[in-house]
Amino acid sequence: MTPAKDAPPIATALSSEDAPDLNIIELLFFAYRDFTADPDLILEKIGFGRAHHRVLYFINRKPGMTVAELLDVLKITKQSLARVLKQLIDTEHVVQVTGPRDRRQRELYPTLKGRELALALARPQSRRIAQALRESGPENRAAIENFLQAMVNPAQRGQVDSSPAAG
Amino acid sequence: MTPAKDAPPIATALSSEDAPDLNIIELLFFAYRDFTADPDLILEKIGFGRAHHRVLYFINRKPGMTVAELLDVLKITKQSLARVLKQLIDTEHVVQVTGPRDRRQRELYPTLKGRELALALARPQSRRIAQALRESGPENRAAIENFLQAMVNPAQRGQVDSSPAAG
DNA sequence: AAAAATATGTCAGTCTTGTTGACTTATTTT
DNA sequence: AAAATAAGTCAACAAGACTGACATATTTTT
Repeated sequence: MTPAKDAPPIATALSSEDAPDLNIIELLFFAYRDFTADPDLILEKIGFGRAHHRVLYFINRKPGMTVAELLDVLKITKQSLARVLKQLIDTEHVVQVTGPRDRRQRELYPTLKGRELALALARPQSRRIAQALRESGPENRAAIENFLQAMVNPAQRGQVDSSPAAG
Repeated sequence: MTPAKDAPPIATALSSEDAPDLNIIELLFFAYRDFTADPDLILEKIGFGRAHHRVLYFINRKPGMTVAELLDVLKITKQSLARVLKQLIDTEHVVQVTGPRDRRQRELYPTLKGRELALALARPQSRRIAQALRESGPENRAAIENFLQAMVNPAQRGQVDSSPAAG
């Protein structure tokens, strides 16, 4: 019996002719990687991770969110959220307030400390975006926003705040 | 001694007035989440994760890459790569070829199976991008590519294939 | 009033994907 | 012959996701 041959290697590069918009696929990967690397540096120093960032971000964006609303936006499980939320509460970045109408609910609010951290994390991202808009032509802002908006699943577009800057 | 008061909650929402381009920060988060969710569904069925996707993608994009080059692009450690690469080789999605000039090197190539998986993973992403371009105006393609390119750290821009589609 | 549903919290265990440090082997360069 | 390089491997660890099960307080339904 002859030994099975290995499958032969393919030497031709995958290109946009094989899959349309391959360059945009690739750009999204690199752009997002570098975009998240900035706040990661700050988070690392205080023992937090990207998960803390996301939770803190949305609590700042919509103060008074309940736990259930937050789970829906983040699309993670209660147990995954619990750990990071507990840490954010223990470190006094976030406080819980019993729901005024429904006392089962816990409304989540940032403290001043939590607000300041959220701003510090947003700063390098804002800078990167502003710089990229300058380089690529500020007149394209609306086009870029529309494109990104259209990349989001229609069902979730309502969750995104798409008001124009300083509206 | 009076008990320490909890830090008071902040009820005002963080907005683009506090940090410029907050809506773009948010759009990037949602857009990238949904963009990666499509291939994740396919990967899950065959027991692979996002890490396999990235490795397979770059090996298809630049067949003949060495392990060192791949590590440089992905910015992960050799040990992190080893596990997923081994699985891709064991499942015959990728083959290694001893470097022709330097026999210490291992050139990485996709097999037909690996090429087909890479294409299957790219397909829903291509579809989403094409749809988003249609919705937001195909004339803005160049502007969007330029913006994403400008979001990448200058040092890494050379790694990105930015040739226009089907160039 | 009792039962069911809901919102949240928690315990215990698992998986993927990343990490570090140390070491081996083969090969090339000095 | 010695040093440097490319790759592979072992062991241990951590973050951040997961599942399933269950507890508690509260509200809604019957």
